Amino acid sequence: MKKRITIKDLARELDVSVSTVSKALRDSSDISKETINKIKAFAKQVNYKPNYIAQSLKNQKTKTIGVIVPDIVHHFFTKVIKGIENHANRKGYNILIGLSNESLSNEIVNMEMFTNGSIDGLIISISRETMQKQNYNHIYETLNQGIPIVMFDRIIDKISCDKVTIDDKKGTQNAVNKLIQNGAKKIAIITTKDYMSVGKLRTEGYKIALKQNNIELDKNLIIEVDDNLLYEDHLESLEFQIRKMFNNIPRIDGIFAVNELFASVAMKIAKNIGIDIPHDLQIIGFTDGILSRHASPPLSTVNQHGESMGEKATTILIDRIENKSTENFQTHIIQTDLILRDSTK
Amino acid sequence: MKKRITIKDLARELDVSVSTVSKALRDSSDISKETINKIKAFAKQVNYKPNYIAQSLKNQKTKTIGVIVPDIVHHFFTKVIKGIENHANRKGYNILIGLSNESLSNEIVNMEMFTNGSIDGLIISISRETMQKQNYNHIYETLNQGIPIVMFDRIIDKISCDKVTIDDKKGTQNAVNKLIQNGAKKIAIITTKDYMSVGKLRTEGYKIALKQNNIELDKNLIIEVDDNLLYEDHLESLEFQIRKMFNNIPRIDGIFAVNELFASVAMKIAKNIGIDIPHDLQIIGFTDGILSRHASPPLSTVNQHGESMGEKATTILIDRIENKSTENFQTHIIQTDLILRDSTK
DNA sequence: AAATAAAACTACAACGTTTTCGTGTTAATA
DNA sequence: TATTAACACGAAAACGTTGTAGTTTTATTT
Repeated sequence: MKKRITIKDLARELDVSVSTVSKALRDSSDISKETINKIKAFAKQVNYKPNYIAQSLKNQKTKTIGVIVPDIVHHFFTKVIKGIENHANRKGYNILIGLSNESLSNEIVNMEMFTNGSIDGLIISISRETMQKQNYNHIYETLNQGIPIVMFDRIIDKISCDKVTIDDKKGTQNAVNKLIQNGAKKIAIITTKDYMSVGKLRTEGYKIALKQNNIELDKNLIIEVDDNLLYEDHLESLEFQIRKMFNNIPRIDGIFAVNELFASVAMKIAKNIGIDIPHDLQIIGFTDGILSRHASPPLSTVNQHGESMGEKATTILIDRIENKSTENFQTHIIQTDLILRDSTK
Repeated sequence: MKKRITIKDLARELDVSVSTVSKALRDSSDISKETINKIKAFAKQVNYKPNYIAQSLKNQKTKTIGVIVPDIVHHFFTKVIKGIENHANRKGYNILIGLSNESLSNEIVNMEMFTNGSIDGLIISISRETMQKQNYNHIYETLNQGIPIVMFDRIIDKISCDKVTIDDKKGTQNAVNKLIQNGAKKIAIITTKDYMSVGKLRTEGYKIALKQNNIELDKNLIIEVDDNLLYEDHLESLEFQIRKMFNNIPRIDGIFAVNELFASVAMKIAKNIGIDIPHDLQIIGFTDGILSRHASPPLSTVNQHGESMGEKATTILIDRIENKSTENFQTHIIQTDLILRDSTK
């Protein structure tokens, strides 16, 4: 275990000053071509690598981006993270990951760890609890410290910072329209309780689509699931509500679900009680993930383009970091598209 | 945008020296109780937060752990990462994530970024390409720099460092035994080409189980899929090989698949050609993920306990970091267990 | 050959901490 | 009362860089 070589070591060996080495390595015009070459050659030879920490301290920037998500065992978030990582890497940034596990206090802890000099900027999708309690102090605080934030997917309108989101309303509208075009008349929506911005927006999209097609809204066809009660295998309450819907309301011929889990559970129950998909019932879910692709029949879905979202968020953030501007926050909207598979006609 | 408060600011305001403040904040016995209280109170009041970067530089440790995985859009890896993050957080560590995307060069780039002073230790599952090319220089190098590494899941025996893995052989054996106990006589395995350690080990487990039960090995029942050809939706080659197997060999009554994707695709094809599951054919896959849980029928699987793996890896790594010992590397083996659902009798 | 300009290099402070080694007080002992 | 020990604090160096403001060397001009 040999210890790391520093600029000081190089300077000593080559019998020049520390400043000369530092400047040579950064191609300063102060230093002659030959000296630069000599120093660089030697540095390479002894495998010198600059210490990022020291650079960070001196330059007051870390070249790392913090990412906080509610959960990482989740197809959509991993897609976004992948997009972030790829783009950040290309730009020479590292990413620090924090998980809130849907809890406000975890989110705060992570944020505090990150904002103590460790990151240049933050990409975040806030936790469910944060949305419910509407406690955004930690966010305002880091913004005040001059750390730029890009929020994605789960967004707070009133916080002024950059945002990247998808067109939930439009995406849902398109999906519901498709069901209607395909002949569905009685379309249910399985959504979440409306403290979640995405659930709310998607429900709105559903209502708009119905209205546009002169279909009367039936409140009984709106199933609101309490996300808090769902955890991994504990889908009982979800299944119960869906079953109840099928029992109470005959001849539902279309279902739109705000995520793929809801869609696939609905499909499973439907098949179970002998409903033929897509003949008697068509289903479209939001979020294209592995579940949809491998369900039988494969589910038609609204594709969120998670990776693009991650990339876009990173682009915006890095621009903000490097240009230090603090105005004209933008909200970038990623369009969805419909992937038609066999759960629709 | 107010700038951060430093120790220097506190010292100036309270009219004491920088050293006094620093010591007071760390409860040094050098400083009187009252001064400590006074300084701490003031620090809290003005919301002083130490700069981690400066601390890192001084202390030569960063309190961050690097994690490099081949892919993050993958249930197993996210489970492990979740385990790592949770445990690391509890211990006051941050995690820096790098994705190799199964490529050696990406792995190297990530590692170099990490080892330039940014991390105290590394948890890694190496990329497919790294395994194929058997090029481990980057790993040896970081080890040489005194940065401890814990390898998980995909492991290189000859590298001496800590390792956490699951008992692939045993897990497979148990699964195949279960199939046999349930009456299966003609059991196929769908595995990967054998440069992947896990594929190889699982295939071995399969062979052992057959031998123990005096079932003769039939080479035609071993389907080796080339992982390189698989990517997201491109499952044609996989499906082709499975279909061919069903066509060529009649009355296969058991399938063990080395991952849940293979298992669920096999099940889909089997159902498609009219095979009744689990009556005529029983299937068990390795890796318990969302696909297995929500397949119809739900798949029986070998549970890898990804989160425990992440936790264990983190425990070992942090111990290594904090106790600086460089001997007695351990290989911790996580036992699997069988989750029986409806794809087995 | 002297004066000046340009080029090449160096010293030093700084980033925000921690820590070693002093130093000045006060209290306890001889 | 003089000596020493314990206590409370501060100066300064250090971690590995970068960048400003010199200083020295070399080349150019008169």
